[in-house]
Amino acid sequence: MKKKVYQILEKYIDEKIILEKPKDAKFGHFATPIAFSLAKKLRKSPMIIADELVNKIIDEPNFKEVTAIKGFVNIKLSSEFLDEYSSYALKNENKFGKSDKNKKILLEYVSANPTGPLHIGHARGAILGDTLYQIARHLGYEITSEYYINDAGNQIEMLGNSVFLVGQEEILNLSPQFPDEFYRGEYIKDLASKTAQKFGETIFEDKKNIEKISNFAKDEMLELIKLNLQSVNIEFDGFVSEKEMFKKWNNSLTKLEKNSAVYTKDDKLWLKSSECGDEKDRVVVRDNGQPTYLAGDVIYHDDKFKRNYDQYINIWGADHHGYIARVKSAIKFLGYDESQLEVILSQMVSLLKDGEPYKMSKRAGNFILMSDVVDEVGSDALRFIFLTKKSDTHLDFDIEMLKKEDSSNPVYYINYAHARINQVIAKSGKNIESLSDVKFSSLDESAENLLFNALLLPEVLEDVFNQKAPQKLADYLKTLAGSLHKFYNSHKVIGADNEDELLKLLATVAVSIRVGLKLIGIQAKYKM
RNA sequence: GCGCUCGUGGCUCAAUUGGAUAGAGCAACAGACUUCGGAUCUGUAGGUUAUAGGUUCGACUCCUAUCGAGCGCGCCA
Repeated sequence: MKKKVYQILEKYIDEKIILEKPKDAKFGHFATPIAFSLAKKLRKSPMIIADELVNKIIDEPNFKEVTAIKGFVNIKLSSEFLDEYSSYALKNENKFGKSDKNKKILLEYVSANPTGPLHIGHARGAILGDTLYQIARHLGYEITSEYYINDAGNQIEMLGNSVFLVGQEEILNLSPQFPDEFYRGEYIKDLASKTAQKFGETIFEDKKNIEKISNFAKDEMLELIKLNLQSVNIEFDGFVSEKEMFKKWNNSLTKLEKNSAVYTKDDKLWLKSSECGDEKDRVVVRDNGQPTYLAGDVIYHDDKFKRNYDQYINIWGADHHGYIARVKSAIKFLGYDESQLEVILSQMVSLLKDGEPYKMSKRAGNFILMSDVVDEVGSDALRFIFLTKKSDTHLDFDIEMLKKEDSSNPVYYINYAHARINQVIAKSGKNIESLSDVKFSSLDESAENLLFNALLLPEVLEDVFNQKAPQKLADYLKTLAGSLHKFYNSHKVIGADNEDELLKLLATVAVSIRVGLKLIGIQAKYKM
């Protein structure tokens, strides 16, 4: 819709135009502050320039009204314009907002270590990632999601050790010494008993078995993580193993050497990351010959870029922010364009329950399990609440709020709007196909505003994806639902003179709500 | 100490990325049901945008300093 307005305006104004949503709906549908930026150049007052522009555009048939107010040029679209668009939305729900993008994107997210179940912080990144994924798909991008499994390194060994010791304690009734940094929590006990089931209790008698236990425990944890993700409707296109990656280490290393990106000092291999904006150089191979965690990411990103996408997006926990410079410098040293990688940080989450800090479950060890929260409030509410906030700010929320069934719970509020519409349409006995051919001719101002807001969905989605700001979609849906409720209270639809028109309007609103919710990962309700 | 992120009504968050009178929800108070589902709606109240300067037609947004919060500053992952 915006695109079309741009095209029209290009005919009249030979300048770069910025279209905005007016502060107040009564000004019009679109506005541009173009007169302000021209003011300096033309050495005239913005008000006069705006007036002149208005005179130039005023006869455009697609615009019902063009006005200049305090230097802003405001545009109101014609009903024919809105009508055509609304019919399109009704007939092409799944393509509403889709356009040819011709862009391949690789999205990496979650990538939590397979050493335990997902906690609430992981959930935020996961939901953010999946929502961006769904939106990108809907908009027409070719996007692939990937989970990087950290299955190398000593945290896996630590997992195996933890299971081994707990097995000794719980199953063999020994009293082993637990070092401080071992994994705790109920899930380790579960793992121990599963291990005993699979390999027999004697496996805990010999330390030599730890490697076997590690591997088994890691696979089990990965399955558990997948289940956690499924509980909020997330599936990945692919999984990549760090261990597998290391087989390609020599390739990446050769590349780094060729680009003189590494040097040896104190028997260790260093990456010259400080040359690319990092605070200092980083070790990639230890003096014992073991590659570091960074090496894994060097190979992984080499591998990613070899696969030749147009854009790479990583979603990391906020505690990784110091890591960005390192990885970007590695990408540059490997000979790629590091600006193709965008890293989004997802901030910490603190949960409240009745105003008090949420009690961490014993099962979890020392963090809040994602599955506990999903069990308590459900996937829909959790997904929605995580998306109502910018990902880079801390988030506090009270779990009790999500259980309420009134306007304080946005999911109910939005679903109720959708259900209301469908009840009205059902009651009218009309079907959507016949409604989509109705022409708008007698909508009043509030009806037209509602229609316009509903048709704004594609713009919102583009915005959300470009800025990686899903809170705008959540906000949009709340506002749209609010406008609908308001409209509903002031207009009787069934039996009105323009009943069919109003039904078409409502059906259009329902499309936007339904599509918006679907992209957030929520199935809209037809009845409540 | 250094770096990154952030600071907006009592609470949780917005603000079209430098634009029009800083907006929503919750909580509070006052109203609307012989209804196309009141799981809703209408209204009132609440702000020196942490503080102090600066940049310009114009600042919550950009710059500088100060205060405060979180995170990072491993050859852990």
